[in-house]
Amino acid sequence: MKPNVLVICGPTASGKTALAVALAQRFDGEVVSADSMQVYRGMDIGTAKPTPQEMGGIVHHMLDVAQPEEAFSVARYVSMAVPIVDDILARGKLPIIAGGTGLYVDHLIAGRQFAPFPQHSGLREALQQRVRAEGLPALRCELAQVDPEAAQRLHPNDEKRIIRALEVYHSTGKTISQHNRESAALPNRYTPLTLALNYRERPWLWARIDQRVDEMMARGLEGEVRGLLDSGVPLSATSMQAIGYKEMAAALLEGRPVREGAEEIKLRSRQYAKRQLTWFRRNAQAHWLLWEERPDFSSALQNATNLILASGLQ
RNA sequence: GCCUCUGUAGCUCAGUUGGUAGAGCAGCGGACUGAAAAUCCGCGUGUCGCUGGUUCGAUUCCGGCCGGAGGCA
Repeated sequence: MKPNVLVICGPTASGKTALAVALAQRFDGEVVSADSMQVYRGMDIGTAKPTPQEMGGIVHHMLDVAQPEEAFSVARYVSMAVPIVDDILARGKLPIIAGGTGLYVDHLIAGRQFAPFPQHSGLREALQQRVRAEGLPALRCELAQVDPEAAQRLHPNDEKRIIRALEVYHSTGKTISQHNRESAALPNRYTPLTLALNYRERPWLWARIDQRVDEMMARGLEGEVRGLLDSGVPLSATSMQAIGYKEMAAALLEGRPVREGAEEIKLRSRQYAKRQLTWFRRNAQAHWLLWEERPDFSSALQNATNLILASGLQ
């Protein structure tokens, strides 16, 4: 089956933005970002959101679609991105889904449905309260009664997923296991050609990450974080869990040197990149483009172009 | 120059009354269905500074050497 969307994924600082733009220029495409933190307005430097120059005249979607104090989620991402991708296809252009949030990419491509989320019901808060009062094992025991499959699958310490599983059961009467099974059986929305970027040696990626964090500092990350804190964005907001923001906010609030914050950002970014690689590696269909220590952009662009032409995507 | 302390994993350190060693962090691997830049799980990766001696056996005890810290001169 011929692909109809291009996916460009890879760990942070692996060069997704530049490749996506170059390919969009060559193949008349539009970029649909798949990044859980670039969705927030006013978070530009620390999320490495593409600048107007970097966009090179290419239309970018799914950037700046939420306020930093808002809750965002995969489900919301998919509900917004699907109509955009469909519209790009309808106009005869190439959708280029580019980003490092593997969960977002996968759910945009797959046709899966999400179990309902009980808005403003206080259910999740109540479950969290019970974890504090009764302990997680008690809730896991309860889950084992109604959804033994999920209780078996989830690690006893996996609080978030145990809570989510109970939340789905209590609000819908259907287990999350059952829901996931039905959802996984749905056909994919799109057929992707997936390009995954990485450096051939891990230390080369680290060097690139370090360099980029230094650039963020030079461009005023401290001021950006200060601005968000001053405007009242709570530390508990999802946006403030972003790497670069939580470390810098902590350094500022604790009166520690920003230099220290920057070093923490580099460390946390390396660890994040590793988790991203774990996610992308399990995609057997991905075509990996590996940079040398000194990336040769034009040759990567040529390789990507050949893959696109060979796939029948264009 | 002398005296004392010190040298163990990438880092900070523990330990072995002599039987080739273990924590935290880092690192590596994995998971992931409405927080995902989140969250969770698994794995110790080592010429115990070097070199002689004692011993069945030395990272451990003794000597010498080398490196580091402090003190006295």
